[in-house]
Amino acid sequence: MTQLAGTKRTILDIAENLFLEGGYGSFSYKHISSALGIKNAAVHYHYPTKPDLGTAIIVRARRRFERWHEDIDKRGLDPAAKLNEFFELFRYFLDAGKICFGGALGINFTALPEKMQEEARGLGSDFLNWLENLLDEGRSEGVFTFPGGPKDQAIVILSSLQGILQMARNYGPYCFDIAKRQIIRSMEI
Amino acid sequence: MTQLAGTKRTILDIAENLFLEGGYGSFSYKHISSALGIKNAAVHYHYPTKPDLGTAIIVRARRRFERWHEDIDKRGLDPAAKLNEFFELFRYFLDAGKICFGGALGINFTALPEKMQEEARGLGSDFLNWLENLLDEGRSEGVFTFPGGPKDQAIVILSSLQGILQMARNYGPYCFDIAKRQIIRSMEI
DNA sequence: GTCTATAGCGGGATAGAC
DNA sequence: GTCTATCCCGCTATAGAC
Repeated sequence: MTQLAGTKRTILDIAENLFLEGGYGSFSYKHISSALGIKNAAVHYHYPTKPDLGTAIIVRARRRFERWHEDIDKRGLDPAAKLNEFFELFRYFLDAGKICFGGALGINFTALPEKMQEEARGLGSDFLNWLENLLDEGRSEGVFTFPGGPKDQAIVILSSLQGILQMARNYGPYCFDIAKRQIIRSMEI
Repeated sequence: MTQLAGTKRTILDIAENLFLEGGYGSFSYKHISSALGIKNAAVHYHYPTKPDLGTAIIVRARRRFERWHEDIDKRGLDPAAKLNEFFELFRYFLDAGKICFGGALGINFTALPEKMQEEARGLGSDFLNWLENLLDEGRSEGVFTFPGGPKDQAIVILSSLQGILQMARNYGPYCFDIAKRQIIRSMEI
């Protein structure tokens, strides 16, 4: 368990926040260092290059999701409750006026450092696979109904969540609850 | 009818292309001028500031969508065929490896010049309203079924399209057809 | 309408003192 | 681990010649 401490941890927190507001291009070493009250050279000490920092953001997000779903899976919730928790996971971004990792990565994906692209694909797969399993399980138990395969449905739900967080910026947070309710109702038996 | 011609038109074309690849922050006067074989000062002659250029991109996109739906509405298609045309409208972005206007605008919406934010909201409403009317019409005719109001369903579809174009960059274009089919089947009677 | 030239800024990154 | 100082780059934008 690599637990970050002190300055290095704070740098990652600040960078992640800025990243989720405007993507990889929207934050600079200067932003981070002044928010921290230090100089940019000190930030370079902890994360030598920007790709290092960007990759660390995604790697941590993957670990965080892993802990999250381990915890959820442990609690023995039924599929509908699990799905609700999944939606609520995205409410964090909504409340903070942020977009999700997928969105922040997707916008200029082709311009990202290669390692970030790798981790971005990994993070996306983490989410997709977990959701796919949940949907499969829920349909087997007769709780959900949807056309096509569980992976297909997972793709639709995830894409909608990703898009809705961006739309919420122009149209207000109410979009999120509308989409959530609409998707859930569309899968009711 | 303000029809752009020559260099000014070409500038807008190039800028739009770059914009749809990485958003407002991803293109520069240098990119545009060298693609055109001129100097950046010449670009400033046509579009004095970057907000001017950015706004022009969105304004033109709105006019283009207006022409598109006027044409579609004129052809007397049934709702299912119209919806198909709407999906296919987004395939242009997919084939070109681009994201849609909503995505390119949503990523750093809060950092955009105010006029761009206005036009962005307008563009989003144009799409939403047209889609809402189509869904309403289709349901009245007994062609579509979905929970909630037509506006709610329009929000889900649009957010999914916006998200899927971004996801397609990591996972490949097949995501698009999966989402399209999944959404259409979910609304079948 | 396009050019040269330049101003002024902020970006990522490094060297070397402390 | 943080500092000062600096380099080199690309960006938006402007002035003035042609």
